[in-house]
Amino acid sequence: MRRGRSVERNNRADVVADASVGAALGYSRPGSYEELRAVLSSGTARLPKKLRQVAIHLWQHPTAVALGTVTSVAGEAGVQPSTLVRFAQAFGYSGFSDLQDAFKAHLADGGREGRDQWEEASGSEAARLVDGFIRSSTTSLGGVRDRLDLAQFEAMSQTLAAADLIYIIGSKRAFSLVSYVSLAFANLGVRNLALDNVGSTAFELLRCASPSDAVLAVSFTPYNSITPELAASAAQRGVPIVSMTDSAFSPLVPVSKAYIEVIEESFSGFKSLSATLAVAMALVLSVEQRRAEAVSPTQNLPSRGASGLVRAHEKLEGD
Amino acid sequence: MRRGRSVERNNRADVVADASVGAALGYSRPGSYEELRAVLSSGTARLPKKLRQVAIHLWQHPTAVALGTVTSVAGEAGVQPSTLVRFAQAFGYSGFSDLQDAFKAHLADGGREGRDQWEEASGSEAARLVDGFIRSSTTSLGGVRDRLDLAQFEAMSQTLAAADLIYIIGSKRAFSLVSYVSLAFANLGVRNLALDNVGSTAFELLRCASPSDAVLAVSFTPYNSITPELAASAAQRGVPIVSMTDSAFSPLVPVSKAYIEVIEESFSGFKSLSATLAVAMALVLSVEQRRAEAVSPTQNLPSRGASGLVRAHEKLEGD
DNA sequence: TCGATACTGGCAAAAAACTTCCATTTGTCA
DNA sequence: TGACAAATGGAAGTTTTTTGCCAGTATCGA
Repeated sequence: MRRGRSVERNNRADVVADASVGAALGYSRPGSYEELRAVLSSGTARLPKKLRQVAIHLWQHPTAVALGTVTSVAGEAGVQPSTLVRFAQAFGYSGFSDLQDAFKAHLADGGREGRDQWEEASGSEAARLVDGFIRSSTTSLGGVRDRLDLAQFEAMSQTLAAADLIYIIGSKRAFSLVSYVSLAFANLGVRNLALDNVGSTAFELLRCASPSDAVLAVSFTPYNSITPELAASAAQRGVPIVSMTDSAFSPLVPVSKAYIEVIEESFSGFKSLSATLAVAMALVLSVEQRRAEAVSPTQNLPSRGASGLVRAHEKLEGD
Repeated sequence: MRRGRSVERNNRADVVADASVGAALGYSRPGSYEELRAVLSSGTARLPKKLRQVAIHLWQHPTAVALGTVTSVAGEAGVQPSTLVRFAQAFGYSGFSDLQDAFKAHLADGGREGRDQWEEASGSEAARLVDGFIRSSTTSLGGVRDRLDLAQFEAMSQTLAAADLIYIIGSKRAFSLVSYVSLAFANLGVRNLALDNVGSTAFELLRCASPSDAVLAVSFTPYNSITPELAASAAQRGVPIVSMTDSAFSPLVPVSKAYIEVIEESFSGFKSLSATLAVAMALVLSVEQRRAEAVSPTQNLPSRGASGLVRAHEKLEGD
C-alpha cells in the first residue's frame, strides 16, 4: 500500500504511454475490478507460464489478494513477489499496490458475487440437487471429526510408511479414491501401485507383494467386489494390510493390521465421498511426513509438517 | 499488516498477560470481530473522548478499517495514528495490525462467524492433518454455493441429457472425478464412456463421437494434460462439449457449449475435490431426471426428482 | 545444436507503514 | 487556583512491505 486511500490515484497516462512492459502486452490500466476481470479472461491465453498462474490465482482468490500483502499473495500463488509486481505492471498498473486497490475497491462494495442469484433460484431443481449434495458432504465431513479413531490412523500411517511398495486396491466407488490416493502418493515420491484390475491382473500383481510391502484396501458396503478377496489373499502371505471402510463388519477388518471407519451421508441415494477423501489425503501426508522424518530425523520441524510445505507449491494439481 | 495471512494468528496469550495497558482497561483481546463488537458496544461509554471517537468510527466503518492503513483510518476518524495504536492496545491487541486482522478475518468470510472455534487441532499431528483437510473441503463446499452459475449448470445438464452417448474425459486429479461420474451415470442407466486412455486409445475412441453425442470434460490448473486437446479435437468435429473446470482461463472454456467453474481450497498444497464432486453428482442426477421426464413427461412428479428416488435404494454403493 | 530472446527467481535498496516515545495539552480533584 | 493524572499530538525509530535490478534458466527460432 503506497497511498493512503485508493481514491486519488495519480495520473498514470504518462506511465502507460512509455511503459515498455505495459505497451508490450498492449494493456491499459483497467480501472475497476470488473474491467480487470474482463481483460484477464480475454487475454490470458498468451501469457507466460508464471504470469498465467498469477492471473488464475487472482481470479480464484480475489479476497485474499485484497486483504493480503505481496508476499502472502505471491506465496499462495506460488511465485515470487517480483513476478506479481511485473504482472501488475504488465497490465498497466504502477505496481502491486495499485492493482490491489482495484481488489480492495471491489471488496469494499458488493464484494460477494452471485449470492442473490442463489436465493432467487433456490426453487429450481438444480439448486435443490446441488444444495443436497453440498449438505450431505458437509455433514459427512463434520461427522468424521468426532468419530475418527486417531490411534488406528497412526497405526495405518506407520505401517504404510514402513512399506517398501504400497499396493492400493479398491473397486467401483472406492476406485475414485484409489486413483486419487495413488496420484497423491506418487506426487510426493512415495512408491505405490494402484491395482485397477485392467486386464484382470490384480491377483497376479498382488502375488508379488512381500511382507515388507503393504496394502491399502478400500471397500464400502455391501463389500461385493473383489477387494476383500484380494486383501485376504495378500494377508495370507503375510503382507500387512491397512484399510479404509465404512463399518466394523467389513470383511477387510479381520485381515487388517489397522483400519479406519468413515461413515458418509447420502443424498438421494448417492453417498458422499468427501469425508473419506479428506481422511485419505491426511493419511497420505502423514505417511510422507513419517518418511521424511525417517530420512532426516532432526532436520524437520516437528509440528509444522515441513515436508508437507517445503517440496512444492502445489503438489496435487492439474487436471 | 505484519503477518502474511490473518488466519493463523500467533498466540498472544503472553502479550495479553503482561500488557499493562490492556490490563488497565481490563479488556482481554477479543478473538473475533463479533466479540470485539460486543466489547465495543458495552464499554464505549466510559472511554476518553478521542478513544470513544475511534470506537464509533470502527463500529461504523469496519470495511474501511480492514482495507485501509493506520494512517488512512486515523485520518478518517480524525485522530492520530498513535491514538489508534493505543486504542488497539487498550483492548488487548498488540497493535493496530493485530486489531486489523480481526476486521480482515471478518471481511474475508463475508461476515460468517467461527473458524476459530474449531479449537486448533488437539495436539497430534494426525489430528492437525485431518482437521486441515476437513476444513478445506468444508470451505470449498461453502464457496461453491455462492459462486456456482446455475444457468450454465442447466445448460450442461440439458446438453448431456440430449446426448446419445456421453464421453467423459479428465486426467490426473480429474480422473478420480471422471471414474466416479462414469460409475454414477452407469448405475442410473445413462450410457457413457469414460476415456481413461489406457492403451492411449482416447483420441481414437473419441474420433467416433458424433454431434449427437456429447463430451463432459474436466480439467484443472495448470491444464497440462491431454484433456484440452481431446476436447478441442472433438469440438472441431461438432461434438458438443460441456466442462467442469476451475477458472475462466481454462482451455476448455473456448471450446465448450457450457461450463461451470468450481474453485477448491487447498490445504498443505493439496486441493480438495469435495465441491467439484458435489456439483458433479448434482449434474449426474439432473441429467438422469431430464431423461426420465423426457420418456414419460407427465408421469413423474416434477419437483421431487422421482426418478432419482424410485429406482433403487442405494444407487451408488459398494466398494 | 547454437544463439538470441524472454522469463523467472532472489536480493538489496527504497518506500511505506507501524509503533514507541516524549512533550504538551486537557481534565480533575483538592 | 494549583497540582496531579490522564490523554493527546507529533515526530523519531523500527519493522515490514514493495520495487528495481541482475544473473541464471528456459524457450523459441534458425
